[in-house]
Amino acid sequence: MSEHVITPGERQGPQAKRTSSRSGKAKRQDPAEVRRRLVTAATQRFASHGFEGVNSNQIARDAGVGVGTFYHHFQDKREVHQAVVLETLEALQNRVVAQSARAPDAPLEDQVRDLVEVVVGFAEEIPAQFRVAFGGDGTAGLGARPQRTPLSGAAPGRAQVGYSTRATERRLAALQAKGVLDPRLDPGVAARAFVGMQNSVLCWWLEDPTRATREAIVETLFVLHPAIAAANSNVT
Amino acid sequence: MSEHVITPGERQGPQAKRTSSRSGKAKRQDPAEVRRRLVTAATQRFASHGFEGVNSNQIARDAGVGVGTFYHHFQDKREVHQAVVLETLEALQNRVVAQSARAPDAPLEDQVRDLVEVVVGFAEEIPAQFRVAFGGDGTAGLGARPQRTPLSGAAPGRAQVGYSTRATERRLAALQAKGVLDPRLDPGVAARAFVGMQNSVLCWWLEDPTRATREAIVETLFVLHPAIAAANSNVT
Amino acid sequence: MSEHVITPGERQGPQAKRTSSRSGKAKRQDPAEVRRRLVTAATQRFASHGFEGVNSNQIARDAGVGVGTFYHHFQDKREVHQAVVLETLEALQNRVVAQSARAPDAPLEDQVRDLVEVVVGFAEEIPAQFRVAFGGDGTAGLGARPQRTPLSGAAPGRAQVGYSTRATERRLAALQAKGVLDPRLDPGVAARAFVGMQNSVLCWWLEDPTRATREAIVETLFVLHPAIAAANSNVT
Amino acid sequence: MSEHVITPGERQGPQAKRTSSRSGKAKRQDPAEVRRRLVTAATQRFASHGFEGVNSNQIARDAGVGVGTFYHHFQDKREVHQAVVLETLEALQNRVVAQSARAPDAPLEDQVRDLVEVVVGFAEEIPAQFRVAFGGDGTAGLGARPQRTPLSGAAPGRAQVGYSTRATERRLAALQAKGVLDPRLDPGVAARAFVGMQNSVLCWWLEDPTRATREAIVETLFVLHPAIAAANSNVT
DNA sequence: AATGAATGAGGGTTCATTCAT
DNA sequence: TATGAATGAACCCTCATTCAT
Repeated sequence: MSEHVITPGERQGPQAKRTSSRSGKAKRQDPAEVRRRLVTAATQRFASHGFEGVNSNQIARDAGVGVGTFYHHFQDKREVHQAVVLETLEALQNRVVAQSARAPDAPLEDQVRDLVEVVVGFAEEIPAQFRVAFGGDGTAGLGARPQRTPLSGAAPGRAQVGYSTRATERRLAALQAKGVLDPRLDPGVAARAFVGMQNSVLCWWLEDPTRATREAIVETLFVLHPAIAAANSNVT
Repeated sequence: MSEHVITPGERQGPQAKRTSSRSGKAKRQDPAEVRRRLVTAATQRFASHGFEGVNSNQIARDAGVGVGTFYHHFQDKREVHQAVVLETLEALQNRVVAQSARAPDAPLEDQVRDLVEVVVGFAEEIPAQFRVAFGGDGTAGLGARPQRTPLSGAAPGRAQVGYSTRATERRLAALQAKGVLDPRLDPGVAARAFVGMQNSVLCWWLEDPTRATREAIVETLFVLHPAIAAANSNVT
Repeated sequence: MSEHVITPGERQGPQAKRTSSRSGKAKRQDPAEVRRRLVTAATQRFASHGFEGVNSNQIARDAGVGVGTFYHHFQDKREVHQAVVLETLEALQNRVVAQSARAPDAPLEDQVRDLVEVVVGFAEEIPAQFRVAFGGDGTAGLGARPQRTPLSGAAPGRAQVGYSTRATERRLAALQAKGVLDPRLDPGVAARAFVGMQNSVLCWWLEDPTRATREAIVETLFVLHPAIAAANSNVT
Repeated sequence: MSEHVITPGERQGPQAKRTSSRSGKAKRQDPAEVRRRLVTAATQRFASHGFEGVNSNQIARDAGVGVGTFYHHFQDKREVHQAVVLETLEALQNRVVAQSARAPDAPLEDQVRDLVEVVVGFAEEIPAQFRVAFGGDGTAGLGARPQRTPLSGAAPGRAQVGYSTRATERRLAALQAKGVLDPRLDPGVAARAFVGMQNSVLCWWLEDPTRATREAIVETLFVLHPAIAAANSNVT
């Protein structure tokens, strides 16, 4: 819907080529490796200074390459941000899917707890990425359009929350269909609520892990997960 | 909704040349009124373009005053943002307090529902302010403050969520003390979770109210409120 | 020194009124006294921040009056600067004249030494004024035109050095006529040289009086004064 | 002399639109050459308008490059000024050293005269640089740095005089050790005095060379040089 | 006379992006 | 492919000055 969502398959990047070395005067470096370094550098910067607070020259410098190289790998600043987000999202997705596959018939409570565990573990492992991808409280991007856009600037990607939300929504809808979830709950809204809560809590916690114990985080997310909080047994 | 929302009843600005060269003409209006216009203009801009997407000259123009006037009333861009946030926060606080006072002995469920109603009603009434104060604001969540600060830029205020969170935390702690809330819940984390969820859901909804019915929003926030979701009866 | 000097870096918003007394409209204050306060405040500011580094609002605030009042007493910023310079010049002139009158027939050496003593004493007494009036090395103002001039800004006054120089020049010419000064010396150039030297040395010393003893300063200025350094006896 | 001295052989600037929207075209010239042009342009501007009277965009335009290019070569306005000063100082230093080496055993009087000749010749050759490096520069002498600094402004460099002074001081101290200079003179103060006098006189003269003959300048500086004026023979 | 809110041209500086090498 | 000098629109903010009160 939103004009900020970039059509997938935007620009396939230069990673197809794998020329290991030679090719003349350039620094014989694996292009994929260069790209990695750029993404990593960008992640750190974005995590600590925000999208607007970072400039492409810095990212390039951190990655040890020239600005031009940056623009060889990404069309613009937005694209690196998107790359960080996408990679993070994909990684999390894989974990979730893997986890789901592990014990498909476990009791609902266990499934939910495991899911929360997976997400919390993921956030702990790569906090910078997590914050970049799910930053703020998940509400971000409401209607904001970063300053330079009218001219040439690029806005960060935000489709991310959309994904998590849709997956959660599907799960909740399925539970409702099975009759184990309060039928008065709107799965779309509940999904949004849970994802927002999760991102909000995790980013806040990652910002300063002494704010709460890991257990408190997990417990809270578990208890407040719609599938638990609005389990049908509650009703009646 | 149009691109640039201008406070209704605005005059079209002072661009008509007054004398030959320089400035310095006083419009001789109530200074407080001028400040109000600035805050209003800023609110609209921030809501639709995010903190970074707005520039002080625009705000001033929208408010029908010169840039200098803007800086006569606020030290920098951050300060107007803060003003919006603070005012909104205070207004919401007042409503919540008023509501709490209305039926201090009502059953917990009613109290929670009323609280949710108050907040949702508030968000509906002044959506722009709400989104500025509680939204990610475009910069948000990308991790941190824009780095410009050392030079001249100014970052938006964020203490806001802090308040709501602390108030909620206190309420939850009280419930726990009374034994009506799952003792395993960390009030601090739970409060953070609820506030994050609330803001997330409301900002998402305000962005496009057709996304869900008002009832679905209220119901969800009610059901997932820690005091309801983790009511001690649940625990057995 | 003055009680009106306010710690720099202040800014208390548009509404902060400081008048201790009650309403009324004008602070019944001796106009001359107000002017004095303005000049004093300006002197301090100029001395510590330079002409361009000071703004009229600050001066007014330091003096405890409104900006408008500042512009009632001076046509523009340049004028206060000029006032400081002029007053200082006049004061010094008076001292010099008084001293000269004291012992009109003293030996040349004594006269020169006394003159130097008077100037050094003057500089010590009101270092801020001295530096404003004779600032830099006396070379200042070469051809520079402070930035805003083309529009409305005002440049600081510089006639000062001119005066001292002309007086010195006249004295040297007289000595030459009497045959006690090396006839090859151009009185104009020599005067310029001495005044430049004097201002340069004194301002440098005032900046940090531990740089040299008072005696060293006096001795140096004495020895290098054209009337001494190029006394005709030297020439044979 | 015209108002804006432009380096001869300049092209009239890059204001012709190149493509539709944004910038980024490389002129592909020798970077060192670009830097030179910037320094030259800055020198002219500083000499005729003073540090505060010049803005970076002007310098860039005069140099035939974009503003960004200016900031690509210098961190801020202050830095170009410093560059001018430093280059000038170094050039003068080289000349002085070369001259000193030429006739190390010449009589003191000849050495001093030659030194003065070198400096005067230098000033005549590149008056603009000389005035920027040794002149009051318009800001100078009003007491101190412009206060803007904390925000974004930049103040001109001034260490320059320091160098000349120290070198002179060393020379005077050596003469004193040899017993050919009045032992009552403080070499530090005397050096400061001479340098101040020299700069003052030369900048005044360069401002309008009809003010005095070259010979008068040289003669005056010679006669008033501490090594001459306070030669020990004087004392008896 | 005194006030201070208002003004807006202007200033210094940034940064996403391009392109010649 | 890699590079980094170059670009200039745009940004935030300052300040000398005016004038209605």
